[in-house]
Amino acid sequence: MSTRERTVQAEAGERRRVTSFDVAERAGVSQSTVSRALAGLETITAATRRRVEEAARELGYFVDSRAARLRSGDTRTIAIVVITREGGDVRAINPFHFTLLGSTCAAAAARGFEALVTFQSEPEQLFGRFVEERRADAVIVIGTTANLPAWEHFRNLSEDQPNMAFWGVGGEENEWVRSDNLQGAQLAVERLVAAGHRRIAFVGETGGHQLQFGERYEGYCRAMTAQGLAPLPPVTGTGETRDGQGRAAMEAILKGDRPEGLFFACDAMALGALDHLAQRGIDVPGDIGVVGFDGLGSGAHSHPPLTTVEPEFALAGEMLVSVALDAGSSERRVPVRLVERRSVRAPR
Amino acid sequence: MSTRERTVQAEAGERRRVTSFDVAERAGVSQSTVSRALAGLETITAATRRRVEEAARELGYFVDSRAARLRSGDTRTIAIVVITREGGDVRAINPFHFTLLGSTCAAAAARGFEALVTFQSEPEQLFGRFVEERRADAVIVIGTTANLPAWEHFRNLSEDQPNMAFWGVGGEENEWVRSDNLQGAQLAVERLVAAGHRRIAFVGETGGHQLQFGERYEGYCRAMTAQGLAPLPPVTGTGETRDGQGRAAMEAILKGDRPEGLFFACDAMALGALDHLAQRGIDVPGDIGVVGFDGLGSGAHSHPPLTTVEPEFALAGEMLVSVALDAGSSERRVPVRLVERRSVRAPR
DNA sequence: TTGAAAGCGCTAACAT
DNA sequence: ATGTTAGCGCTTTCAA
Repeated sequence: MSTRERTVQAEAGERRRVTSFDVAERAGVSQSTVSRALAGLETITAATRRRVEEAARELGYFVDSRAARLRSGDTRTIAIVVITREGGDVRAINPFHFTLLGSTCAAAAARGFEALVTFQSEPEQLFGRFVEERRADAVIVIGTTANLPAWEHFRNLSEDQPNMAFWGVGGEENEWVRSDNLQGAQLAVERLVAAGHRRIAFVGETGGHQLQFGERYEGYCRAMTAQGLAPLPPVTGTGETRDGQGRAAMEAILKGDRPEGLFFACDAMALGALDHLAQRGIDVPGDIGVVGFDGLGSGAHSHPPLTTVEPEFALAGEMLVSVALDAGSSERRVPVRLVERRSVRAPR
Repeated sequence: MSTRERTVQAEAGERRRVTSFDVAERAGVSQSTVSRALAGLETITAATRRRVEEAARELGYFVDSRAARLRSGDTRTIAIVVITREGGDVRAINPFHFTLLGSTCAAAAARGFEALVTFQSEPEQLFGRFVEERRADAVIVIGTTANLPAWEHFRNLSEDQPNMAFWGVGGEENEWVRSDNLQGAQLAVERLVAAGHRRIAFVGETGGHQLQFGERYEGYCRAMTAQGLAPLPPVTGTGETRDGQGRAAMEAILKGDRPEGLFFACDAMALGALDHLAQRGIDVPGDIGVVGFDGLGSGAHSHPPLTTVEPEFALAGEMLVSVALDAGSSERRVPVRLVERRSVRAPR
């Protein structure tokens, strides 16, 4: 359809969306010049660009992203899937995943990508074909390891779908990003040792699907050995939530030979344990030292505030995005740091 | 281009995306039948549909959402903008907004919409023309009231952009959704009174941009009066964060005539205040009763765990989505409930 | 119930 | 530096 025909149609009174043809007519240039000017191509002279921009503003014109992306072939969008517990509501989501989601959105934006976010939990409704549907250029998967069918689903997807990245574990060999768990565990153990503790226990399941816990235990063992101390077998507690698991583990620990220091595989468990300790009247850090992992904000207000190992969230988001987009990206270990609060007594 | 031509091109060895034409050929039907079958239109016979679906599966075909939406005119997407502090990182975001974000995404999904999420903070980079760009059918704005330029930006947008919804306040008359603050305040005051407290103070700024705090104070005043008690002027504390403001307010309160009960306009402030109280050796709920507002998860692990007024998050998300989409939707007050924890002593 | 044809609004290849 | 033209892949008339 020519510009002339469109004009006639418009003048006939039909309500239409303003298109680049309308802008072209108003600016006295061709439609493709409008496209180039608004896309910021260098071949357009400053004067032409100004005229086009003004005409666009006057008409309230915005580029239709669907048409632009259909034609250009890309989407400039990254899909972020947050896996949650089956049947669970948003209140039950570990705040760690929210923080990670936030930094991933920010990292995507920094690279000029938009973020399409879905929370997925029910096995029969899992969906990850965002790239095939041209809804996104890549897919990032984060969330709870407790929902096995969901991880399985996305792991399978990644077999014939290169542009994916997983937090923790999943997908093909080179598609995961996770914390520097060995380093984190070392930081935790060294801090407890500095406080004078020698009998230090690790809390968290090590053989399960939360592969990062296994790494944290491995790091704990290495660090203990390096300090000339004997690593203890990992302690676990059963419960629906991490919180409950932490309480249960704490209860079990207090029944036996009491350790001087405790390294929890995640803050959520440590927080539950702290509650149990307080109820039992056991003083932290006086009677026992506690270190967590994840850098949860809640730890800042717990009793006492929780010393923890925190991944650099900003980097975590950036790495997820670049692994998802580039596939060739190599850095996949997120640096960690010790956040000193008050659940371990001062170094001697 | 005819089906025949496409076939020739494909056989010439050119790598192309699988299209509905390919599926049509394989299924032995026309391209439009493929479209109809996959869209689930009722006019297609079961046998035809099965053949099409099988061909699609065999070829790994998925509908290109850009093309489908360009043609059909919709986007089936809702943009969610989370306003954050200028220069702030994800760690500083109030977890309340994350929970609200989660429930809004869930509500959008329940209505068949996808969620395009952006975190926005810097004044020069604010963007909300998602509808004009045909990136979304509606825009929902949530986040911190502390970023004035951002709220101003989106409020302006809503003047000529009907499909918007704001959490708290903003936009045109009928575009906001917020907690039932009057009811929430009443719940809080009644609980403190039940514990035997009579001198009850309210903490939070009432004349500011956080309009909900004003409503909570109003509700506090009404509830106090209804109980035959004298409302006190609102107490505020200065600080960068809500946490700091809570501490400062607490410090100020302790300098004067000590109240028996405290109602905080938000949990984040209450949590800061609780820390200060603990440091000063003042027992909660023994020496003073505390109630917050927001239902923050952190409150479950504070010292003591924080009794709070919680909005029904699932409903909050649903209301935001339906206000954004329908414009005519009427229900905009989110019901609240009292979450009993341990910062107020048992009713007498 | 299905097929043929039009065209959504844009970008990019090819002209000039 | 700009105009002309083709066509991205689909949904939706219109016809049969």
